[in-house]
Amino acid sequence: MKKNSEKFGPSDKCPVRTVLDRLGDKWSVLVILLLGEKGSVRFSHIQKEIGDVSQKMLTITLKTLEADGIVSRHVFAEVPLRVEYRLTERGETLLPHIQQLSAWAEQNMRHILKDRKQYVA
Amino acid sequence: MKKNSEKFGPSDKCPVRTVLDRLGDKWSVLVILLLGEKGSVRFSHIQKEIGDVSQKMLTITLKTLEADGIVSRHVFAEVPLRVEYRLTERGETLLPHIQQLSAWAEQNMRHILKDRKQYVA
DNA sequence: CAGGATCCACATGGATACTG
DNA sequence: CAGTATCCATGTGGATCCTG
Repeated sequence: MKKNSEKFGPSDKCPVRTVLDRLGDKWSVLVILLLGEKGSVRFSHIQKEIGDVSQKMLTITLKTLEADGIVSRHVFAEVPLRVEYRLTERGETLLPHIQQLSAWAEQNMRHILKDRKQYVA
Repeated sequence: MKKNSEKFGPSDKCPVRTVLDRLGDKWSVLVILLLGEKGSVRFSHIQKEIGDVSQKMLTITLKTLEADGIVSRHVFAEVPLRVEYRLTERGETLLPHIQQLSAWAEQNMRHILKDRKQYVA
């Protein structure tokens, strides 16, 4: 049993923070879900599917996920250039958890949005 | 079967975005995990456990979670004032998913941090 | 096509002082 | 104790232009 002071507490070695903070950005979760569903997807296709992500942010998101070993990048030396992304094995182990969270969100969103409107500060 | 354009796509009714974006902030996940573990916890105790969250941000986080019906607020008219927070039923249904994600993070953090360091842009 | 480089707007979040 | 209010620093992310 760990001490509580380690489980939460000042950021340093807290795994929830160091790892999950990354997933808290605007696009990572979407990308992981998309790759989990589509398999190997090229840059432009990801961008079209998501619809409103800028090139810059998609690039950053993919690089960060790649740095964390969650997605892998595959370059095809064609003309025009083609680059595809897919989940790594580590990414595949993360996927079901993201999917469950997504499913929960889908099931509860209507009630939550309703509560959110009725809530008075 | 839904169209893909609805599952991801421009934010409007995407449940992942509207609901999970909130959990993507800096403190919500920590608070949910803490309440899930401790049950009913008072404001100052949450702040001490987390360690480096400001009053302002903890207040905002708790209010947002309350507005979404994930935590409930209970005031005890004592002197000095005591306010306790706990997960609602909805919050309890969310908890296991967060815990699994947290467990995944804990299991993988070492390798991820290692990869992160070795990654060259 | 995939992305690098800038510049810039805004939202998030911290520090501090004050209140019921 | 549990907030509220304000000011301010920074990070995140968008728009635009340019390159291999």
